[in-house]
Amino acid sequence: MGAVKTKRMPRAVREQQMLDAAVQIFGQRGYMAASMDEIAELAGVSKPLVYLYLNSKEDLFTACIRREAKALVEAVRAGVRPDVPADRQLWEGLGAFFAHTARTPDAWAVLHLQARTHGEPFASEVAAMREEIVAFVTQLILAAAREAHRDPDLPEREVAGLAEALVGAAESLAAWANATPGVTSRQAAATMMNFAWAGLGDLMAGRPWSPPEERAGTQAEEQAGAQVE
Amino acid sequence: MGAVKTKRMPRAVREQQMLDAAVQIFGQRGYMAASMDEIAELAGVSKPLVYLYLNSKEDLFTACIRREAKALVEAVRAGVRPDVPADRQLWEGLGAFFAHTARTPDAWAVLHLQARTHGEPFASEVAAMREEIVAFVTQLILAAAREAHRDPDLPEREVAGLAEALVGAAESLAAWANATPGVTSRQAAATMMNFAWAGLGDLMAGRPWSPPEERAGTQAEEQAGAQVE
Amino acid sequence: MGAVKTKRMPRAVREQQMLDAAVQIFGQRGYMAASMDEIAELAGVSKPLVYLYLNSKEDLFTACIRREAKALVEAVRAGVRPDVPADRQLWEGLGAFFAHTARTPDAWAVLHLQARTHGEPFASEVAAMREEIVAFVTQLILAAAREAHRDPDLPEREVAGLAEALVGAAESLAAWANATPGVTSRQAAATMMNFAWAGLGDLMAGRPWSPPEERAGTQAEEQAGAQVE
Amino acid sequence: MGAVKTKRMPRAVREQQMLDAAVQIFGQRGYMAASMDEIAELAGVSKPLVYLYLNSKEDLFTACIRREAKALVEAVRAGVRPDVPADRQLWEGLGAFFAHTARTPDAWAVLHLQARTHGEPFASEVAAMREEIVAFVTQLILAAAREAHRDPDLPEREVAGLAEALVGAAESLAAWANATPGVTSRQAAATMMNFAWAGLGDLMAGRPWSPPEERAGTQAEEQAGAQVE
DNA sequence: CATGAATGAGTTTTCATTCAT
DNA sequence: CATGAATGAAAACTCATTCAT
Repeated sequence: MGAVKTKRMPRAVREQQMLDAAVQIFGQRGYMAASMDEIAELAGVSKPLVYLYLNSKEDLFTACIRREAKALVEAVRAGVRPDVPADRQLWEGLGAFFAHTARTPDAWAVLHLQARTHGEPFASEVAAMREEIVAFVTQLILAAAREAHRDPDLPEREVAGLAEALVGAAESLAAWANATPGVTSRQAAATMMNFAWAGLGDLMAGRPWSPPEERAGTQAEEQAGAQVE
Repeated sequence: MGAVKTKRMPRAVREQQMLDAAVQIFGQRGYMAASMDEIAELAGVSKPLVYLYLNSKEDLFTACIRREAKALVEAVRAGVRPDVPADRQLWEGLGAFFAHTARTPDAWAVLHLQARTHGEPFASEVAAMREEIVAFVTQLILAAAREAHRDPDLPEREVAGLAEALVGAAESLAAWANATPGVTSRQAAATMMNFAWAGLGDLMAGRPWSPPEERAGTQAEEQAGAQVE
Repeated sequence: MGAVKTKRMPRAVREQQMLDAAVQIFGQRGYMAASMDEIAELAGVSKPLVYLYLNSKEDLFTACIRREAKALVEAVRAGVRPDVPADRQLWEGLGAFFAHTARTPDAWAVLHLQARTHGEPFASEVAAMREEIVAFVTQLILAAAREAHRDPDLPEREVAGLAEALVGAAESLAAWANATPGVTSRQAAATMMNFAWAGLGDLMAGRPWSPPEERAGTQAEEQAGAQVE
Repeated sequence: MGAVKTKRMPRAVREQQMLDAAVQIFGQRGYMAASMDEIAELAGVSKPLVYLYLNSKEDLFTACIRREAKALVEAVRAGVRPDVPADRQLWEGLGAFFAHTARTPDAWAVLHLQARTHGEPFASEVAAMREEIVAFVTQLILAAAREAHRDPDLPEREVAGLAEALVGAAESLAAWANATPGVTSRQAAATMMNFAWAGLGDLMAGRPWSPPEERAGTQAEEQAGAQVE
């Protein structure tokens, strides 16, 4: 693939091409195994230009992480309507999350695998994004408690742990869904809701979580959440 | 740090020292960033001896993965009594899992981060162990359904997804518990049970999962599971 | 010593410098004992540049063999006029051969000693050149038989053996001539002609082979062939 | 192969086993590629014992060269009756030479290829043997001249060159004969005599050298020398 | 801007060689 | 004598990074 070798493009565009290439290479080869040569070639530019714009391999990797972290957070944000009930927000957010990671697997590999595997400048970069998402989920849980007219007597740390677990489960399912052919992002989201919202106990008792009704046109997948009943 | 430089030890002992050092370095630096020099130095031996016993960096890494995977599975197995109800088995298994990963964080980093990030000889090595655990959890879910007198009309893939999510959540929580000072492995296990067994919905409705009573002598941590109420 | 450290030269020039250095080191130290470090230093460049241009030690050695084999064959070809009698062609070819090997002793060591001693990629490389020369000599022998109005009732294998012996003798004499001070390539060629053409028997009977008369100006060496009478 | 691991043998015997193994490995792998480990294993002894008896790789290689050089010279000597005419002595010597090199190809590889390819301690070791043989041939040539009632007005250097060429041709033919299936050592010797004694000129004129009559029992190969007629 | 030329520093790996038992 | 344990030194090869044009 690689961008067509066009001359004289504005810096911003060139930078995006480089980041595209870098994300692809980093995601597939891993940070250390990726070579600047390969990235420059895939981006269709000379190596010194990569250094001129992005300074170093570390900086380039960091730039990849930042761009993709931002894109992921925005994708999730854009998928959630803030004025619906908490469980519905969670459902929507999970759907957006699984859809985005399925759409950009290299970027997801960079964020989920590479960034966390290569120590400090990078780990905290992605940790920041993760905390943002965990905070969002934490708010959802507290909102849900409020909606249930329950005093949030859940200790803060407990809620943090729950959010952490939920996010971790989602991350894990994303990898599983990408690797298992035939699993759609909606199905993955439904599994997550059953698991996280209803809980195994309710599931055993025949009380799965049901997805809200959707507008026509998506019936095909509508079964996903109902599968369990 | 590192083993005291004692001369002339039997091969089996030296090999364990080398694996100890390798797990530590691999866990902290990552597979590619780890240098054989550093590992040898930490093990208190010369590099040629490492190669004489472990053959190559790949083989050394594989040996680390195998040893630690075996240790982890055995730790979980040893913590679970097979004749108790399913939820209790899960509770015990999670406790053993969190305790083991907290005790050997470098080994956990090797298994959870490094081995999965560096391609094929290694990924499948750890995938085998993970599948073993996922299968164990899958059995627990089916056993729980049976205990609840429910026909396991859960589709197979759905159960697999649930088990995958549960394991993923636990993995994620292990990292969080290790990174958050003051969180014990019992607390982490309790959070997991609330999350996975009761579900957020029940939790909101004031129906958390309660840990079984324990014999005296462990009261100190007894609060962990009760915290939520 | 080595090339003066001039910066920024075109690739083709640098490659020749590297091959020059490599031939010298390979010829003197041998393939295995030669180190890429030493070759790079003698060539006046850094090791990575050698790898960038020549890929590997094997490829570098092969490139040396090819270049020098081609040069040797061309030198012999250029020295032989195809329209003169067979013995004269042989005489001219031997002269050119000894002159070339005397002029480039390291290259000759590479071809004659190193390439044949280090197994397969290399041995067949130089064997190809040698077969070319053996075939040339074989044609000369058959031409000589024709000129002598003799049916070439020599069995093919016998002729092959004779050509092989002749080439072997010449190769051996090249080393001897290089090592014995004061032996010119003309003298070596004359010895070869006496030995191979006349044969020891004729020599004993006072019938040496006589070199053809040459134009004035080379009388100094004219004695070479006459020496025997 | 490798000697059976028997305990407590006299030093002289053990040394021969080591030399046997070393000749085989050096001959097949080459000096540098041969590892002391492999040699020790093939000899059926521990590595330190090799060092105790033979001191170093260099010394071991030198010992191999000396032993095999001596064996070759003795084989040739033993094959030659000193009271027969010069050409017959040459014929017998060549036969013994080709027979010995065919019988011990690894030893011949050590002497002809390896020893000459690896620089100074070794090259001169084998050069000494070679000079002995060249001197022997030189004497034969002078004797032949005497027998032909010719004053040996051959200049000394010329005779040396002839002997050198003859030995070189024989060495070359030895490799060729070993590599060409179906060529016996007698045939190789006959080719050498035609080439060296009669000369290509006589050969062309239909005057090959004829081997002396042999006693019954070897007629099978008798044709070798006659082939040319 | 763009690029071909060039390298310092480091990697894995191997091997001849030696003790301590 | 015999051997398992151990290593110093060096080799091939790679890569992020920088000038000069």
